[in-house]
Amino acid sequence: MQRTTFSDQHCSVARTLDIIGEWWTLMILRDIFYGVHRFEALLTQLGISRKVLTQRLQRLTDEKILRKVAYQQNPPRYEYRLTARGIDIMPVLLSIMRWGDRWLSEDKQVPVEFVHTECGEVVVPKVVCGHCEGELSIRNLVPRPGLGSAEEEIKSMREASSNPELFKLS
Amino acid sequence: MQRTTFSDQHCSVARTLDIIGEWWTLMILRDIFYGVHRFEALLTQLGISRKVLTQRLQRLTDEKILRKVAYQQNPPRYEYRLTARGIDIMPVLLSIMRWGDRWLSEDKQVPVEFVHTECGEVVVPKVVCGHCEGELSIRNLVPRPGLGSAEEEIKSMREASSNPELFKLS
DNA sequence: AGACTATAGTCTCTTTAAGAGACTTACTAT
DNA sequence: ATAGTAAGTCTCTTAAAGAGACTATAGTCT
Repeated sequence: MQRTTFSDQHCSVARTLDIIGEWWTLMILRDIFYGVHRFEALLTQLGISRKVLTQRLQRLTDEKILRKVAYQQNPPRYEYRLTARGIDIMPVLLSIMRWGDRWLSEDKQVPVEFVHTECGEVVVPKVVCGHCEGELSIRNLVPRPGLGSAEEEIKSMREASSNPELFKLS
Repeated sequence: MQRTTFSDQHCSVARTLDIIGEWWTLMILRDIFYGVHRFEALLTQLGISRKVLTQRLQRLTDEKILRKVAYQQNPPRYEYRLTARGIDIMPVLLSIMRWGDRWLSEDKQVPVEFVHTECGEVVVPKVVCGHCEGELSIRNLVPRPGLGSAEEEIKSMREASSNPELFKLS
């Protein structure tokens, strides 16, 4: 694959995808959120190869998304747990799950649901504005160049936000 | 790479990642959200290879996330626009961006921000419960096997939800 | 007319990551 | 002594990504 990195683009999406956008990484995190914490268990649950699982767990540990916790000595055995950074990836997984539930469920055989203990309901995650709690959609969001923006980006954004035609549905 | 598919796992996360989890795919969608709609523009913005860009756009079009719209005849030229399915991927991108903003921004040089036109503020996306609007965190979410669940999943979930130790922070 | 430019690809060749699965290490249990 | 277990490591093969030359179709410039 000889894969390039996205990070030279100094954008939060690019830098985040550099870490969690690799093949298998979000699947591994999903299983850890579900309670699967050990190497062999992840291996059989996911059907991933040992080599790649080792690499991904190493990377996630390096990035402080997971940490290794010894659960026995003699011989030393570790399991992988989420750090605060790792726990904060849950909204990403929830929004991915939400999209799949909405657009890919021809059958209704959902293997896992999350129950929200505050209200007792099965969670249907929703992304809202942190300020006004209003719903976010492409119609009420305008991209705007920030401080670290390049000329080219500014130009295409100006085009986009002044041309509602671009966001017409099919 | 000889990549396996995740979809045999009939889970919304797996099936969604099969489509949008490929290398470059979310970066392409990000740029299209920003207003970059044409082949050559995406090519130069992203620094992707022509072959892979062609493949990804084809896949996204097949999956009805993008659609090709002719913007001129003679010679026929197309641009790529979001469908309803595609627009609904925005929450995924927003939550990815949010994670990066929170955990990876040593400098504050954000190249792009979204302004919420309802309240006029720069958006800080938040994922909440669709029922009670309450915030979702690992502490108030309990995974539960759904109808399409396998035995092994049920077991590890029961372990996880009965063991608060597993979610301790580092 | 001929040369040049623009857009959206296709094609070939090389490099590298993923997959499969055998092997390793260090202990425990029978 | 033999088998089992957990967490890897190693080797070999295969397929996907990268680089970049080439193609097709039309318009524009001189």
